[in-house]
Amino acid sequence: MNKVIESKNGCIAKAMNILGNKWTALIIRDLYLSPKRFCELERSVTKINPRTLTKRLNLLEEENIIKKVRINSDSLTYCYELTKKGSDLLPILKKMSDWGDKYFKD
Amino acid sequence: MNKVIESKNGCIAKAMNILGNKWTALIIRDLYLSPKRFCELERSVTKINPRTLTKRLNLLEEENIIKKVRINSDSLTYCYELTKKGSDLLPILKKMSDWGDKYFKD
DNA sequence: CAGTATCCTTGTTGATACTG
DNA sequence: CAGTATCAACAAGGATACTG
Repeated sequence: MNKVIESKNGCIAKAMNILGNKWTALIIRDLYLSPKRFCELERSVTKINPRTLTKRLNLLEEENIIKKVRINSDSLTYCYELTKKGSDLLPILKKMSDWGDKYFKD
Repeated sequence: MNKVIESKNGCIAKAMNILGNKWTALIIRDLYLSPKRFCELERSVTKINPRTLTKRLNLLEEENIIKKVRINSDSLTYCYELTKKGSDLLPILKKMSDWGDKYFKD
């Protein structure tokens, strides 16, 4: 039984830098279901305000967790979708969900 | 392929309520290696200050993630160790570490 | 629609000194 | 040793109104 959790120091911190912010887990969960536009996220991530949503999307894009794609060439509307790096966060969220489900039956 | 991540809403948030605070992941990682006393945690979780460590330990104890056990009956020194609920957080940390390791080779 | 700009409130953490 | 007390600093998030 190997008790080493981090193969090297700071790996957990890297993930927490992304997931530790409010709303981020919900944004990723929702984008995993399908790519979404700004206003769709505003609706699916209830209660988030546009300033915060913008900040999250910018950070996630900088970190290459999501990418912003133009819906069609003659439009200025964009759509956000998970990258591979982003969808690789899902196992973490799944483990969180498992834990929450196990210990909070209410 | 099932796209549902949370079996019910709020499960991820429950885990994030615990792990989302600074230092918490490190405390859990260190207590997993072995139970520790306050001053040992102060040393192993470098840079944490006693006020914050106290707050973390109290929260984790309230949430039944750790328990405080008296080292011997005639002493006032205590030791903190993970409960089952606490060690069940480790798979989350492990997934975080895997992700960080995969995407931050530096 | 897709954000940006301002301002404000609150929560979180740190520094430091102190106590039983 | 195992914390507690006090104060300061800062970051994060919310409310709201506005723009191209």
